[in-house]
Amino acid sequence: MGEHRYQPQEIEPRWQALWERERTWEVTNGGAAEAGDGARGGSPPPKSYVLEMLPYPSGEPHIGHLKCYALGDAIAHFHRRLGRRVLHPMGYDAFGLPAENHAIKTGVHPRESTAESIASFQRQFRSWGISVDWSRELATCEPSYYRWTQWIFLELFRAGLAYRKEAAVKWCPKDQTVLANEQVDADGRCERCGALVEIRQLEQWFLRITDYAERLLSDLEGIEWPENVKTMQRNWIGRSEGAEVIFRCEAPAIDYPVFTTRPDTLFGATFFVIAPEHPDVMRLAAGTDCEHAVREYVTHSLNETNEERGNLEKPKTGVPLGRTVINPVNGERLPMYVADYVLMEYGTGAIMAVPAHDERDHAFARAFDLPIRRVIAAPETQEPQDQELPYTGAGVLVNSHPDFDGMDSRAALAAIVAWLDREGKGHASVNYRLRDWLVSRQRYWGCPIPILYCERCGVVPVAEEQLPVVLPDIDDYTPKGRSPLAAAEDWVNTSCPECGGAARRETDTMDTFVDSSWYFLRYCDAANERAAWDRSALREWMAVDQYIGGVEHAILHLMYARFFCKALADLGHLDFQEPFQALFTQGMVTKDGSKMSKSKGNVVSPAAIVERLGADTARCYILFVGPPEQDADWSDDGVEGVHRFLSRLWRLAAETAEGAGPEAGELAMAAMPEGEDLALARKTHWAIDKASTDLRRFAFNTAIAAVMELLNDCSRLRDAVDVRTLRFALGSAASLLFPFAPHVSADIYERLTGERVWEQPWPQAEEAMLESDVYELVCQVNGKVRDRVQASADASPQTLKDLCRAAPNVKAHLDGREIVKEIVVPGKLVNLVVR
RNA sequence: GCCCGGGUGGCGGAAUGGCAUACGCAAUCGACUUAAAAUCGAUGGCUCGCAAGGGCAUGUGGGUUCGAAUCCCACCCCGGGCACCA
Repeated sequence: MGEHRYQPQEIEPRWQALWERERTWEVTNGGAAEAGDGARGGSPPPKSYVLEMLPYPSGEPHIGHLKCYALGDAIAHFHRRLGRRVLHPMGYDAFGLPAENHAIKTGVHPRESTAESIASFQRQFRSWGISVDWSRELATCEPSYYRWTQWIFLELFRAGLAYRKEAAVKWCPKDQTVLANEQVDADGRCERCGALVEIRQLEQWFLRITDYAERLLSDLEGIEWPENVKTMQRNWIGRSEGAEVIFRCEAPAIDYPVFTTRPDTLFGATFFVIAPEHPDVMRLAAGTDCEHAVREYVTHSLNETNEERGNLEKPKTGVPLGRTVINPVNGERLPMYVADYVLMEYGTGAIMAVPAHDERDHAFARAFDLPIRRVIAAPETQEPQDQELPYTGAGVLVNSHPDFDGMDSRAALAAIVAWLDREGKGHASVNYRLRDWLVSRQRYWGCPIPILYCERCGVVPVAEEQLPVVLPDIDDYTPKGRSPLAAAEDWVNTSCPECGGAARRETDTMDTFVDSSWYFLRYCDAANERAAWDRSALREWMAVDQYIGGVEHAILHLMYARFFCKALADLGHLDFQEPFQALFTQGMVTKDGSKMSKSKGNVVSPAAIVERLGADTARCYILFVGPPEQDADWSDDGVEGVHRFLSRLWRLAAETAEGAGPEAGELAMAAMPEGEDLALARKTHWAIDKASTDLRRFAFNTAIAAVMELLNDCSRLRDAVDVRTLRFALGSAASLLFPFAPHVSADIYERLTGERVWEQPWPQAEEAMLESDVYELVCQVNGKVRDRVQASADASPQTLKDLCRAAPNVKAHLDGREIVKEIVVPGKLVNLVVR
């Protein structure tokens, strides 16, 4: 039967055309009721919103995209066949720097290169057969989308959650733009281009995410996310409990609050430090002997890069300010210093220094020969000579005050805070590491910030009916330290909606993370021209039931999207707090153990694989290669192996369908299978059970392996079983494989049954078929396997012991020795313990 | 430095207290073929043995258990996140 050859190039476009023509994967809003009226008659089917992170369209899709969407599509299909109405949309995160940098080099408008890339993504996603509801497709760079990004910005602005502030900001000299803290890597380099980041003082737009720190932290409890992602978010939010304590400077008379997590060490404070960026630094130093030295030090630190300043190896530096503050607990005068190890952005920009119990303060005290006073004694388990300083653990208070000495440091902490509170010198306080989100970008290819500056009225929001503020076309994208939009004079100059006078537009654009912080809401009501969404649409679909994406977005995107939902819920636009109920983070795809990159020349093109072997092979392979949450190394031989598997499956099914003749219809095994028929029927039910369990736990690799095992048995038994049994086994294999390899599975299923596999419910394993009446009993002596014997499923423990003892190789190992214990695990093994 | 992952055949991996190495790749042998490719069949950790069978193997060393890749303690190595956050 040589004419049966698996030809994905023929099969795949045929099924894709059918799905496209019939709009198979589209779902309507408000459609739950209709869908429920049908055969079931009862309650409407539950919804499921399955979403993969939207791609950034740059060039062509790569293997990582294939993995992400193959994974999400498997889940979407699985949910559909479990009877849920599945929303599975697609869009493009289409604003951003790469398109703009490309424009600077080539002069091609970012809109054009982006559109070209989107077209390529669209073509490839279709060629992969991803089951997307294309009626909801969007791109964030379209005015019909960013109009509502601007609307959200204005909502945040009116609520005081978007504000303008002059700040020391991270500036990338190469990309000529401000960066968010999150976009600067550990070495103080621009995440995107790798240039060393500088600090500049500029007026910028911020979103007040810090208002939501506590809720962003506590609401992590209720969502099903990987623990490592939750931990990363917790660390990023960085909640610290402690106290704010006021230190008074008498000349000039100013109160300086500091934040400390260790108010129990207050009596050990021996000096006081403020950050070089602190606005009072020069005022404090003015007129003292130190003025000149302070000015030099501050200038030097402000010019230092993050990398230099953040270097922990570097010895502590600083200079005295020539002033003192008073320690509120004991009235001592502490000398003030300015030092760059204190950060302006955290706490109050000033600290009390306790060198005996803080490593950084200790290093500074040693460098400047300042007194070090122990006020916490380590627990007595340690010998006094071992109690080196600094000691940062808990212990017993010493050298402090008669009221507190001898107390446990944790109890003393509370007592001292209570005392400070009563005296009006401090209070309990919580600090977060999280900073407000800087969203201004001095770049062209982004969403315009819908704000005007009027000489008379000041900062004025663009009137809602004038949205969108459309991004104008310009000729020169080259960054010059201000937004390229500033050159579009006709666009910049406008009139004030309040007084009618002359006004200028904001020329900065928004960080692209703003665009992607709400796209999942828009999908629910993508065609709405009157509003960003209708609340009933969100009620129908949100929250996302399963979100899928790379772990590289664990902090930024996922935190911002959560913040947007909370803020929009507070403003009355949403009814829920958390956008993503469950999250799955997929691992990278590498080649020869390292990240694919053009410079290494190890890029695997999905298009080439699809063309040569078909989308089903590519999708199956990427899921078969290993657990999807782990990194996977691409192997050209491995992908051939999966192709062989699909070929064998298709070929055997095609031959079986032909042999089975016109008899089609519902899949069923023979009523009372016996012998090899029973064995194959059992194997089929085993595979159904295994694949179903594995799909629920995202173990796609073992689910596919189970179908491979089933096919191996089909091949082995093809001539020994009834054709109905074989048809049932192969049809089930296709049904189980459909979420991973939809085209070939649909083709096989149709050949065998005449039915559309995606319209069939997910197969159910029959409990009775999962159990066998005999099994192989493992016989152990002293925990070592010595033999295996046939045992019947209902044998008593005593029978099993006897069987085991009678096994030939067990006998040999007993050899007259005394049995001291017998362990029986029915269905598995017997272990005889001998002496 | 702190916090997460991970370490199993030649390779990707399977097994979460009970038959270690499922499934796949690569390899070797055989069938078909003038030949090759494709396909089909067989073999399958290391080691001793003709064989039956034995011994040793899940990063290292201890422990718990009738029984440990799996649980506990200590350590080594690899990957990721955070890092002067008071």
